[in-house]
Amino acid sequence: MEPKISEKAWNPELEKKILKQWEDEKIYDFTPQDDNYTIDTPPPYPSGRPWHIGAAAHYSQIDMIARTARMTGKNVYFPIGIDRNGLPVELYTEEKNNIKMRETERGEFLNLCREALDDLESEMIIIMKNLGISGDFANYYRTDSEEYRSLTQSTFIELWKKGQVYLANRPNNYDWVSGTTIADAEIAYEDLSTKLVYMKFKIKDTDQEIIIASTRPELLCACRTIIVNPEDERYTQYIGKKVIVPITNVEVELRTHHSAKEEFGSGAVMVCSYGDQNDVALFRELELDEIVAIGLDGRMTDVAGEYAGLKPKQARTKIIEDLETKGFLEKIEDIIHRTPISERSKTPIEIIPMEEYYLKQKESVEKIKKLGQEIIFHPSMHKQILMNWLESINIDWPISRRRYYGTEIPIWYCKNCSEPHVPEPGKYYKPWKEKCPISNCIKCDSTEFGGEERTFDTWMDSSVSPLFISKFNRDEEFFKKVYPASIRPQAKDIVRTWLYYTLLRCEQLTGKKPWSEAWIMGYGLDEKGMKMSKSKGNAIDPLPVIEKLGADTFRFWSASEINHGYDFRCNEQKIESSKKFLSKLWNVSRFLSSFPVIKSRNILASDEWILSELDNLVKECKKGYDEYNFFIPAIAIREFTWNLFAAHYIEMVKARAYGIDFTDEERDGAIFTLHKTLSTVLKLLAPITPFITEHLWKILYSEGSIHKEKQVDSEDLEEQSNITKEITEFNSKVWNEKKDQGLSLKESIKIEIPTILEPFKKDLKSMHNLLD
RNA sequence: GGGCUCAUAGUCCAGGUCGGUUAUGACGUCGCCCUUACACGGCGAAGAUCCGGGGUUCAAAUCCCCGUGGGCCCA
Repeated sequence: MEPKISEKAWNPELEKKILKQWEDEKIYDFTPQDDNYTIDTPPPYPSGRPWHIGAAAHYSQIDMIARTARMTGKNVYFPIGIDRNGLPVELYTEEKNNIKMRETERGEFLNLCREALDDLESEMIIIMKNLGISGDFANYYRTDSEEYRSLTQSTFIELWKKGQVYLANRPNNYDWVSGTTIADAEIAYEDLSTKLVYMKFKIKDTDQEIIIASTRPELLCACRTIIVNPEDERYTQYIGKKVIVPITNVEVELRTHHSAKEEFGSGAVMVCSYGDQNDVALFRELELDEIVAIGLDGRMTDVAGEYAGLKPKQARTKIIEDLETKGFLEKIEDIIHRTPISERSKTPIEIIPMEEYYLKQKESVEKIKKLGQEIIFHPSMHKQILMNWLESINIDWPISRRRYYGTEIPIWYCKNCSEPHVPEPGKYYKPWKEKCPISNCIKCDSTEFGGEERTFDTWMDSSVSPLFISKFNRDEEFFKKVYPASIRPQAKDIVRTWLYYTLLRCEQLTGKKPWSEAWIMGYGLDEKGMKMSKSKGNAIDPLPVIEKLGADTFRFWSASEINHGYDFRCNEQKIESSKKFLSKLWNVSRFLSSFPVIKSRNILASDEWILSELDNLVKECKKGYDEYNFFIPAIAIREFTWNLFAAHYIEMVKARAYGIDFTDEERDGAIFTLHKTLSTVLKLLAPITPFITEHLWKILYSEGSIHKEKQVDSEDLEEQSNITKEITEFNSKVWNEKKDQGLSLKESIKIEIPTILEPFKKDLKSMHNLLD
């Protein structure tokens, strides 16, 4: 019989055709039922080309979650969104158009950002579609849409009314490059080289002096006290004395505090507002009055005297010179200092007192811990990242940002008495350009209002994604059916931001956890295990790789190379070689396509053996799929298909399948088993490589899509794996023997078949052309 | 400084919960081979002090302790 498949290899070009069929037939459409499986898909951020290859792998795996769930009979809701708020696009736009945000008219700047996002987004959507992501692209959402932003605003208004939001003037992390406050969660630490300056401070009314080392001498003007460790005997005699700060000649007190480390510098520390977080804690604890030495423009303020107007770094250079000429300088050491930098702009942050809005979070920590305990984490070890973060929360969440491309904070202030007014929820408000919807001030009845100009931290938007996709406040019935969501898949590095903030806000707004499971993936590293970045030049662009090799090859690589939850290495050559397995699967199918699909039950020992091994495979795959760990099925399927099914079983029954020297009944047993095995393998593999399995399935087994099939269950067949080793070893022995004797594989040979393999005798004889 | 995690052939990875043959498989390398599915293939070979040290044990890649080194996170 002629094979139904004539091409010799899987052609990735076919994926385009299959994609179109899926789209035309709308096979992934979602209609809510009583029981739904909702995926809180991470909306990717289009921050510039190329898209991270690790992200492409990540989304491939999220799609495997959706397909796995569908095949277990769940009604899957798989929304797709694009995250478009925040700093990266602003920086991208500034660079692309060679402009500065603050020197550009706000409306015009927003338009330029939107254009940039549209470009980057369309490429991203193409990649996602081409990867075979089975999400709802027809209704994809944007976090900067009117609908989304109005949800962010109305959730804010709700919390405002509940008294969860307040305004406070506090030392804040300030990123002066992007001109905005940032949250603790957005700070990274980097080891930077800096100078440790040893300065001489005079003790008042004596000739004595003490040495104080600091990396921030430009903050001398903001120095309020000197601390030493209480155990440090070098300074016991000076405790309580006045010390004269060089340059400024201000007197400050020397006191003890346990946070001063004897071994750092000279052991004495100057406390300034604000050199670091420890200064902030000390000012609070010792109730010192702060001095604002650095302004919002990132330059020294008037209190710095002759250094006013300089950037801290310039002021530092100058003050070091002055210290030297005036005889206050003892010495300078070059040290490596762990410096807090802004995660987004990559520049050192300053701590500056500023008035910002805060969302209460400290009092929610215990509740969130409890919710966190109820959520199943895949893998379970990553729950610890959340718990550690919860332990370290000690201030409320600053949510206002001094940027443009974000959701506007919906507040107007009375021009007469400054009373803040929030509008009714449900609409999208732009206070920086719109008239206040409230006509009279509730306090003084004035009619003049000024709009708030600040925007929200983007996590204020992202953290309501489960509410947006479930149409919270928009469609009560829909919301009831799909909220809480079933699973939140996301990357490991944003547990303390996206995952945590979502828990916080959804708890505050609904009193419930947003999902029952969290699925956490590791980072994509380069082939040497280093973090990929555009600046290092080790980033791999996924688009050409996928175009050349096809999505299934990429997806199979992603499943077979990434052990769930652990970091993984990306290597183009490895991706390319995954194609070999698809090729194997293709050719096995091509061979089987010569035989009709039949429903015989009369099978021989070899058939029973491979079906028992197949049943083991089904069990193994179920184990992996149950925890959404695709590494397990990918490895097991490849192992079985290649090294047992193709290498041994097919060779053993080839002659029988052709009906040479066998009865029709015996032949049918082989053909039945071949098809049963392949159709099972195709189903098991369908969530991982949806294209090739669909194609082969339709040629061989059904008009309908494999993605509408239910996953196979184990039949609990009798365990026969003990015979597997005997079979494979016997086959190897014959192949080796023929090789040693210089015989071709089809030539006959006389080799004794072990007694244990007696039931397989007829198949083995025909396979190796064994003589009696 | 604290937490999480990892360390097995040139490369990647399995095994580790529950200690017990010759340590799994893939990629790569080399040799032979066109065999009515596949040369994008088949068969075979070489390649590992299982990071170091100590302990428990008849027996340790596996369990325990102490190090070292990498990655990430936090301070």
